[in-house]
Formats: sequence, structure tokens, C-alpha cells
Amino acid sequence: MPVDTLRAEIARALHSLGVEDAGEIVLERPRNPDHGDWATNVALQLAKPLRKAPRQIAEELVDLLDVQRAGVSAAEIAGPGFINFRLAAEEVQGRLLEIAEADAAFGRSDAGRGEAVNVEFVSANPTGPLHIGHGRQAALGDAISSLLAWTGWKVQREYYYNDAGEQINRLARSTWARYQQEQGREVDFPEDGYQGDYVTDIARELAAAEGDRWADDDSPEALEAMRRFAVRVLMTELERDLDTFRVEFDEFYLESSLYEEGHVESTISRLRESGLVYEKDGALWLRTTEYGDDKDRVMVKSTGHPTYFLPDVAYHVTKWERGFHRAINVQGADHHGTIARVRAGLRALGHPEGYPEYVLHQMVLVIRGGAEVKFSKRAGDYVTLRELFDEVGVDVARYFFLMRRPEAQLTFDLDLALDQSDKNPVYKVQYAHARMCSIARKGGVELDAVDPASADLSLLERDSEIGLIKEIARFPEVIEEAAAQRAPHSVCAYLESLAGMINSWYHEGNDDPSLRVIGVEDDLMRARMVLVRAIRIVLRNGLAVLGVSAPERMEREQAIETAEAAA
RNA sequence: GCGCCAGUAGCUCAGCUGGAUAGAGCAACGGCCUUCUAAGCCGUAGGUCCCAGGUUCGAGUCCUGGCUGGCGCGCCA
Repeated sequence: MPVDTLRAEIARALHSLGVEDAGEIVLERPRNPDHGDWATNVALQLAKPLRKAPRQIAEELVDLLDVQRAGVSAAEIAGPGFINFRLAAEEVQGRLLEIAEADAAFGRSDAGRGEAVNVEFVSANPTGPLHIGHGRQAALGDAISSLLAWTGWKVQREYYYNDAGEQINRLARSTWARYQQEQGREVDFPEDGYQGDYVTDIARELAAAEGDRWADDDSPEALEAMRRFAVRVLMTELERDLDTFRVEFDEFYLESSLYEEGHVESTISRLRESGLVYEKDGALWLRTTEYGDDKDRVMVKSTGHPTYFLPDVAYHVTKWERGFHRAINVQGADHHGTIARVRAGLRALGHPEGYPEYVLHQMVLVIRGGAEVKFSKRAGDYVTLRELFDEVGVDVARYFFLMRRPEAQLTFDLDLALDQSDKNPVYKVQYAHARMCSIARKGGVELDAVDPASADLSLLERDSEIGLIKEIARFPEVIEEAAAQRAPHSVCAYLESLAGMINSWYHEGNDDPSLRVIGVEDDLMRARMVLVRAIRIVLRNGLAVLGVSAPERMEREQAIETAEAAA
């Protein structure tokens, strides 16, 4: 990496200046391109310890720098004492070789060193269809997982099924009531039941499969049959929706297995050993305040039933025991209240502070024509994920869910999502990719076979071309940063800005055909085609990380070509 | 009342964990169709970074105190 050689050279120069320990030498990319490709503030930071003016330090430093050895073409002092470095054109053009060489792996790195990380997300109870909040979470969890995989982590995508709790009982009672109603019986629907039409659908399916055998039957067996049937139907539906949404899990972890395999019991006894457990009012409590929680928490109610808290702790213990010493939970921000207690429970068992890590995301607001869309035909009181992606498509839905920081509320604008122009950021990026493919197609070139070594890359000398190469060469850093921050939205921002640069460069050929890729002399075309290939690689890889497709042609374009062929 | 998250252009949002003149898209205004795709491109305008203090060479970014909005504070899950 050119940055490292530059940093090493600065360190050497500092050493000759008599600076033994300059701390970490910070090299950053200036926002303003006039300030070069890299800049350092060492002179500013050394002003105080050296008791010298920053600009004077900068001058002495630049005199001692071997520009060539640093791999740059110029070092300039600017502003209050920044030193700006400019990369030589050959250095920039040479990056195209790396990009083409790495191809589908360009952007991968190994910060994670193969270490295991568990990413838990969605984890919706099988009590109803997925809603748009789950959609955001599915997209986020999947993209964060991909980012981690791209940066060298061994990732397990995990879904935690709460198939054992009170909510499932509510589902069973709701299904029972709908079933009886289907059988023509007059029964009251439970007050806390699930109101959506889907429960009636399930009851009908059950009636179709098993007839009237449960009519008037309010025995535990009947309720159990309802429970099992409804959960199976809903799990099948959830997994089908997630599959369509292109989210695959490595593990569906069942809450019920925590009881069956004794993890809940063993967690209680291990917590007792911590000395932080006590009884009060007939319930069993854990002194979570010991580890920073607001108040102590009940583990086992006076009824003898555990609260949600206990299996949650037991579950995270299994994560650790299964080898995941790093775990990331993607959750809705409305669940943030559980974080302190779960971590406290885990610390009581000796797990490190800050385990697991959380990515909390805010709610999703769906807007059409400027007004909020709230209701769903099927679920009643919310918009389902399936309704959303059936309408806008999986690519658009995934991208929209990812393009904002998780902790910012997301406004999902259906009008924008359905727009097929560059106003829609998804199309803007996909279009840029399709455009690169289109150039190659029109030029009769197999893009993946374009060989940078056989082209004269020094012909790529326009500002727009140099700028583009610098930008696509930056892609691995973008991925690394996004992974470290658990921030897929920064990949979106990068791709959109890159697509803008690509469009500008492309359209330079509108007025001046000599600036096009096709129709210019062979050497020039070969060099520019290398750039086209490299751009295509970065767009494709970037979209792949987000789980969004990179079409070789856009639908609209296909329609036009089909029409032309017919005429 | 306490806790978490947010507050940046008319709107939706970035801002690389403290850097140089705060950016993008949409909307607005002006220009460009004989194209490697005009569902596009180029340009212009638009700001009390919620407020008040503090930290330092330097603050949208950090610390304190307020204000506004969302969410959460159960022997619910």
C-alpha cells in the first residue's frame, strides 16, 4: 500500500529531525482535492512538544523527505502547517492492475483473521408475518454479516426463534378461537389475541387438513395442536419471505431447545453461585444493579415460570460456548431496555463487559404521496415486508433499508422507490454498472477478459479518469471502515457518489466523441476499456456486499432493444 | 421523573471518531437531444450545524447544562 510507504518515510524524516516518538502518524484524505491525495497534520501536533511554529516544523520535515522513496510526486505545505502529498499519475494508473487482478475479490481484506463472529438478527417470533421493521433488520444484519465476511471474519448468521413463550400461547388461543368460528361455533376472540387476517387463514388451513376434529374441544391437547400447527405455518412463511428477500441463515436457534437441553436450569444454578441471586415476594431475582442495570431483575416469577430475561442470558451463554467470543445483535431500538440486564447477567457469569455487541436501529416509516402508509391487508395493523418487496422489488427494498444509518429513523418513500430514473439511488448505481456492460457489449469486448497489462494505461490522463481510478482504488478502505463501524450505509453513499463520477466521465463523450471509449483509436480504447472493467468490478462487488443485484442491462434498456429488434 | 437515540440547505440525509472554504440527492432556477442510453447531463442559488457555556493551535464532531422529537422504563415478551 502506498500509504504505508509514505508513512514510513515520514517516520524516517521525523527521526532525522530528532523526533523519537511522534505517536501515530495520521494520514488522511483531504476533502478538498486541491489539497492533494494525502495529508498529514504531524507538524501541527508536534508544535507544542517541540515549541516551534507548525509551519516551520513542516518546512524542516519536507526538506528531509525523500519524495520519490515516499511514492508521491510532490509534498507541499499548506494552511496552518498541513503537509499535502500528491500521487504520481503512474502510481494511480497502476492501481488498475491490482483491481483487475483481484477481480471479484477486490475489496476483501483480513482484519478479522478468520475469527468467528455471530450475527443475530430478525429473530421475529413466529406469531405473524414479518413487518417492515424486520425488513430493515434483515437487510442490516445480512449486510453487516457480509461486510464482516469481506474483512476476514468467519461469520455465522443466526435467527433466534422464541417458540416457547407467552406470545406463542396467545397465538395458539387466537388460532383456536378462529378455528371454532370456522366451525360455526360462537366463541369470544381473546382480548390479547392476534387480530390479523392471517390467523383466520391458518385456522382455515387447519380445518382443511384436520376437519372438525377439534370442534368444541378446549382441552390442552387441542390448544397444543393449534400451537404446533400455527407455528409451523408461520415459520414456513417467515423462512419463505426471508428466502425471497435473499437472506440466508446458518442457524435457526430454538428457544425451546434451551429448556430441553437444560441450559436454562444450568444458568440458574451458575447464577446462584455468583451470590447475586436472592428471593423476594416469592420470586427469584438477580442483582443486575451490581453491573450497571437500573434495577434488579426477576429471573423466575412467583408462578414458577421464568421471565424472558433468563432464557435470553442462557442463550447468550450458548453463543459463547459455541465459540463465538464476538457476537453482534441487530435489534430494534425499542428493545434497548433489555441490553443492560442481559449484559449484567452475562457478567455475573464471568463474561466480558460489552458482550454481546448491539446494533440498534430505529423505526421505519412508509410514505406514499407524502402521507404515511400504516396498514396492511393481511396483518391488520402494520405493513408487511412481503407487501413491500412485492411492490418495489427486493433490490430496491434492501437498498433503501441500508442507505441510512441504523440509528436514524428511516423514511421509506414509495414514490421514490418506484421511480426508475437516476433519482432513485438504487437505479443510479445499477444503471452505472449496466452502462459499463453496455459499453463493452457495443465495443464487442468481453469485459472480464480485458487485460490491463496489455494496455498503455498512461493514456488515462484526463482529470475525470485519474479521479475515477483514485475513487475505485479506495473501495477496500470503504469496506473496511464500513465493517468496523457496522455501517452499510457508508457503502451506499460511496457507490452513489461513484456512480455520479462515472456518469460525468461518461457524458464527457457526448460533446466530444474523442473522449468516448468506443470509436477512438485502438490503444486509447484498450486503455479506457481497462477502466471500464475496473469500474464494473467495484460496482459489482459493492452491490454484492449489500445483497443487491448488479444487472448487465436495465429492464428499460431491454425493452427498447426488444422493440428495435422487432422493428 | 430516569435511560437510550436523534436534531446539519425548503425536504430526505452524509460528514471518514478533532482538521483546511460543512457536502450529496430531491425540490427550485438557467442551459443542453444527430448520444458508447436525454428515465439523462452541465451550471446557479440555498446554512445561527437546536441553544448556552467549556476543553485547544483548531469543534458539526469531545465535556457540562438546557430545548425539541422518537423509543424504552412490568413477576409482558
